Amino acid sequence: MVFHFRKQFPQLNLYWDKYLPFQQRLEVPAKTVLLEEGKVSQHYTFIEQGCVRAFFLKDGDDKTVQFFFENEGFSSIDSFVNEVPSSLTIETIEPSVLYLLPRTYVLQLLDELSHEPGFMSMLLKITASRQRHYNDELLSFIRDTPEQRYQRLLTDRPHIIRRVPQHYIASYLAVSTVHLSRIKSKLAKGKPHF
Amino acid sequence: MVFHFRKQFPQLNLYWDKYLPFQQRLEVPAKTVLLEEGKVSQHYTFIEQGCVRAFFLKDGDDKTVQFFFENEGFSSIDSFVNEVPSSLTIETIEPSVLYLLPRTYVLQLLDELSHEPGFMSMLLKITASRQRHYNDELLSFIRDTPEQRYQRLLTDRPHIIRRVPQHYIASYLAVSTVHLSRIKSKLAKGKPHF
DNA sequence: TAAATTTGATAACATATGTTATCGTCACGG
DNA sequence: CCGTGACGATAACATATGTTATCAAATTTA
Repeated sequence: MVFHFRKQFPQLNLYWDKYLPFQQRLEVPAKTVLLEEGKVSQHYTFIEQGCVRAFFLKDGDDKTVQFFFENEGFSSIDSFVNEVPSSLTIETIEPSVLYLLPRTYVLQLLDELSHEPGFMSMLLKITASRQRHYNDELLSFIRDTPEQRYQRLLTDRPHIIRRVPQHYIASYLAVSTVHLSRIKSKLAKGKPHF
Repeated sequence: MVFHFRKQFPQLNLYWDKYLPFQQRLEVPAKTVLLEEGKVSQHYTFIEQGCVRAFFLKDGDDKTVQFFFENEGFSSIDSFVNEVPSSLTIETIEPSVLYLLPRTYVLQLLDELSHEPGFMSMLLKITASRQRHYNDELLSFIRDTPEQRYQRLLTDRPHIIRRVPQHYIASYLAVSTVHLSRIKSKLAKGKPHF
């Protein structure tokens, strides 16, 4: 889902830069829907400033699956390669500055890159590591209690907790906001902070 | 995780058959450990007869992640490509007949195949679809109650329920055996079967 | 075949988590 | 400056799920 071209493959920057002119700059307020569940993603989106989440609806309330921040990009390779509709809605959390690269250019870029020696094996490694990531998320859901997942978030990715409103965190941990409050107050008791 | 060479790519059978002589036939009783958590997988394993499960330990009891049956093969591409230790234990459920193809030959086979035109894109498609599968499993865990997951298993893959002892099903659904019993008896009330 | 083990159901109680309601704080636009 | 809404804490109660114990049936093993 996340796809860090620049970070993971700086040697591809030349190619990437060639497509910069085709990117569309977009400034949007918080709670702007960037991609709706059921529609096919039409852009690769890069976040220059702000913060975004992916979620789906279950009965009335939503379940957050992933957060994205500055200098991260997103799009579903699946959706691009196979033009399948997205199962997730993507929405800004904060006012954000985005750069959109239309689908056509992404495909063109991928095509160019495929002639680059070793690109395919890199792509395989990327997909393998993404897979490992999703695998870990799944295992964490099976293995850990909500409290443990919250603690992991706290130690591994504290910036998320600092920055994202708590009800989105609850939605991400798949617990109610009330229960997340309970978890926090329980942890606070154990470790007074002064 | 699962990798259906033959099923998904019959045009590759020629290559595959070339390696048949290097396979080792293995007949094992139930509850035989085929791969231990923390060790690197040394074979691609094909199941001719029997049934196998992958699981990991959490505190005392185990969580089943996946079942495998006749004419299915398994191994972690990750583990093969990157030689990372497996996070899962793999164990037979029934007495089984297996064919093992050692790691070396698998790598050799992959190398040969990589010269086959279009193989890489096929591999990408495979990994994409595996990813979708794991994604769906994760979403199902977030979205559905244990009861709903059981019903889905019942309608989508009834052979698993028919064949696998119930405590493994409970372990797969990540509920206690007691609760699975409750679910079953509740469903039985709603729909008497005669 | 008899004993031992595995499998599954059920009851009773304990714990985890959800739901609803209430309250307080804070930010922001009139 | 005030109202309004977003955000978060907490209490009270409801429901879901786990744990332990017990029993019965089926299956394996000696």
